[in-house]
Amino acid sequence: MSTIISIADLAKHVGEEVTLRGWVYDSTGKGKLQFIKVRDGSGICQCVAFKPDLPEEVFAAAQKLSQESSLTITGMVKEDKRAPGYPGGYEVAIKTLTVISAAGEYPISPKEHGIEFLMDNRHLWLRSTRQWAIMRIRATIVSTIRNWLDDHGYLLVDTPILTPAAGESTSELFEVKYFDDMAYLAQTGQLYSEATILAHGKVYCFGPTFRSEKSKTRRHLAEFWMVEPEMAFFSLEALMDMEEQFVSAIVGRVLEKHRMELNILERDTSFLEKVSAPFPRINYDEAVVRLNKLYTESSDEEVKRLLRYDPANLPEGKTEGEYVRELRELLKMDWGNDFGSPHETALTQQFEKPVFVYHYPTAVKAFYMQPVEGRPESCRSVDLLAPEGYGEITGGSERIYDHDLLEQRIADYKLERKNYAWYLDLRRFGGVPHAGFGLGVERTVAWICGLQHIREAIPFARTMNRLYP
RNA sequence: UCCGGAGUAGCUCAAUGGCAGAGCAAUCGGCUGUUAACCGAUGGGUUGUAGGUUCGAGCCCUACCUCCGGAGCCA
Repeated sequence: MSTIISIADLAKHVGEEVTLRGWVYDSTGKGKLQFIKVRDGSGICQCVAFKPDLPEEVFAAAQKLSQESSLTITGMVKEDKRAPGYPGGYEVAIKTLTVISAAGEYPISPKEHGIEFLMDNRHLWLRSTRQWAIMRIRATIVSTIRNWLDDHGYLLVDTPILTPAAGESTSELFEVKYFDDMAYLAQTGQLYSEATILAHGKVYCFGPTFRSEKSKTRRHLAEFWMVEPEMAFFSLEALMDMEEQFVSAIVGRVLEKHRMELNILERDTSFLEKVSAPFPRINYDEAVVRLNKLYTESSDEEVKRLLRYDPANLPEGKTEGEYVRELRELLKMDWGNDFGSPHETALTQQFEKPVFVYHYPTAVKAFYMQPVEGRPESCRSVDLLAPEGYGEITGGSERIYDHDLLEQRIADYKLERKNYAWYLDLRRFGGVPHAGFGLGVERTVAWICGLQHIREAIPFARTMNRLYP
């Protein structure tokens, strides 16, 4: 048998006889010619069988290959501009082939499919080129997150997934039986990381987190991956400095490594190219002013653009004018409320880069956030909103480090003090100003890949209506 | 939970209350350069479920189920 190679390495073997191992992605015949696209995980290569050059049984086998059959193919690597594939431009002239396992009728044809069907067949859908490209970019995003943090003095310290009580108390938690008790799946590792920074200075935790909110939107999953850096002696400003470096590094690495994949996804990279520090920073007050200005001054056409108006969503019996007026109402913003999704979408379209919004109202944020000095109604919090309408990808804050203030807040939020005794201890034994944030991996993947829906950003999405496969 | 939309062949979709249809996929045949090939032939249906109206229901009515899009919540 000749050398077994990866399709990604085809260019190094032009003129050689090689063996590919993989799966039939597509097959099309033209009489005495048969074109077989083979994938092997590293790429896709067109293999060509020409009847006069082959024993009858080899050509017959090449002709009747079913989609997704596994096989080995041996043949000569040739350069040919006509050859499709990834990397493309090379093809293999088949000499022999061996079917390892003939696939039955494959449900996912290279035609259009509905999303429900594709999600039901997610285990197979992952083989298609688009999903393959997304998973490769996701892997780079994850490895860049880890490498960047490791290289900048952050220590990975894992936090538990089974927890005794709510992290932030607001969101819905998944309950699980824990021996004779109940436990909850973690929705954040932050509180634990606040403990470990007092041992290690700068840390991060990185793992799955769980929220049983009944959310049905393109931005929500019940199980998603989050990286949460936490740093001792960090201010909100230092936090923003670090975040913009961090996010720029992630985007930069993907652009550097995945032109081919971004091309497969037909991603317009012009906005991604602009992602470099510094990012614009506006405070919440200014964001409210900007939104209300959009609310009062935008033309109907601008409202449609800002809120991504889709004629398909026009309710029956309503004119477009009436519907646009309703959309416009979504932009209205009173100081003290948190931003809804339409606000974020409209706001991010004012900027070409990701934008920081800081100093949110204390009332809409978690109990542990440090108040702004002399202005307790605002807190030292910051969200990073991705451009092109993708919205919040990180959320963070300075944390309260004064013991008595934190104790008061726990009481104000009607949390059970005994659940937070250990957390208060962190303020009794050498508490320091500190800050941290969480970055949602799938939202970042969706943004960088330009996905319409977050469910394609994770191999097996878990949502309100999906636990299979 | 609320608002809107949709369930018909393996898939994507048609079908004035009057014989259940097309394209793709599958199978068979033809073709030496295909890129979602093309041409010909063949097979393929409990119209989401349960009830109701009607001479007659995929279509109308009631209830339920499932999914999709959006809101809220958030990363």
